[in-house]
Amino acid sequence: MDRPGLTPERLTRAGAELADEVGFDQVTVSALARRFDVRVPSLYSHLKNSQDLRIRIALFALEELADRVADAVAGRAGRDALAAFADAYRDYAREHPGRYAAARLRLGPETAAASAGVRHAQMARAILRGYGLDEPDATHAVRMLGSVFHGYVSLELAGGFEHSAPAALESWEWIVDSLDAVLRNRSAR
Amino acid sequence: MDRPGLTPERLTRAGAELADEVGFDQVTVSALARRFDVRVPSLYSHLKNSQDLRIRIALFALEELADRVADAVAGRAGRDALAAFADAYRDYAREHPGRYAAARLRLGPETAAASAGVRHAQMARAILRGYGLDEPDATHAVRMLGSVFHGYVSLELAGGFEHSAPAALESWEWIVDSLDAVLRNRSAR
DNA sequence: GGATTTGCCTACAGGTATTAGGCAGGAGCA
DNA sequence: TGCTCCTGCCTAATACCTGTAGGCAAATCC
Repeated sequence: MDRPGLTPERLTRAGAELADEVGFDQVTVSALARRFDVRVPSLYSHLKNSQDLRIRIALFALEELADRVADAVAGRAGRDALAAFADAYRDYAREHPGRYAAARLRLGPETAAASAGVRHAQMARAILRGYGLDEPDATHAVRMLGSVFHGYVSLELAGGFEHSAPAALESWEWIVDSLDAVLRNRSAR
Repeated sequence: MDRPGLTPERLTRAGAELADEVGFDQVTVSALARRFDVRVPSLYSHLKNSQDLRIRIALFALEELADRVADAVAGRAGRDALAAFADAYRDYAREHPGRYAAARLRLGPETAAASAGVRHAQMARAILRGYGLDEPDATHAVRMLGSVFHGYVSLELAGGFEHSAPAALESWEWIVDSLDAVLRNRSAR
């Protein structure tokens, strides 16, 4: 009777993998128990409930994505940094669709404030420093970048660009170019 | 023993209302049965299953939103039409968050092709005609508009802009301005 | 080596999805 | 008016997911 050695961390990580395989909304305590070959109630010693599991996966994904973005933009500035930021975002979503969906989970205010979500916002602001925007333009720009990246990635993951030319990648680059142009233009005022 | 007179249409409409009240993912066959004060299995004469219900609500929302957008952009062109399009989109999502979420449901290729989704794409292209973009720029631009609008609305509904200045509306206008500027710039080439 | 704690288990209660089959009341016809 | 059929909602039953309560055995502590 070997104990599988369940911990919240292992469950979270396995939940993230499960999310990528079957979709974040299919991540269930039952499925996770099956994956560890234990009975369902055993997980409730390590997880408060199923929402707790989802939140843990979300926080994990936010951290992981923030790390990737930080890595990608390190040492870059201006258009270069913008493109790196954008690509890190899109690549993560394509590689880990379930975790990406998890990262979009609506968190409570206190949870969100303690999450890696704040790093995301900081990095977006850091990139915008290269464009020399003053407030409130900088905030507007952060929101615009968040909207475009999230919106594009959502639509692409949902298959919105699948059956039409040109390829999704070309539009992505066109859009990043456009954003760069807008930001340079805004800063020139 | 009055019969409530269930029909797919009435169920769909009630489902849409339910979605706005409790969220699209909380729309359940059981909740709908409670709303009509009938037993759950009674609905299965009118609905194939719970996914069928969701799809019907999605198609309904797509139609309704397309009607609104068409109304909003009628007789407008250029920046004016762009802003009307954008506002129609955002207003609908704020007014009917559940239906908006429903409209984002991933549909199968044949269902999508028969849905009002195609009208949405046509209207976006119509607006872009005012900017005189050639292919493939027009397609890139359609995708960009879709990304920004959907992304912004998602973030706003998720409460992303709630606890920070400036107000969401100001960013929205700033972003629409920016899009207009990009499109004018692209067409000038 | 005995007591305690830890970690997974069984048992159970409640909710949702879905299928099969029953029954009653309204519609059509004589 | 009375008979039949059909429509529309019902009960019954299965399966799966969430969550709680309490048990038991292995690991740990003294």
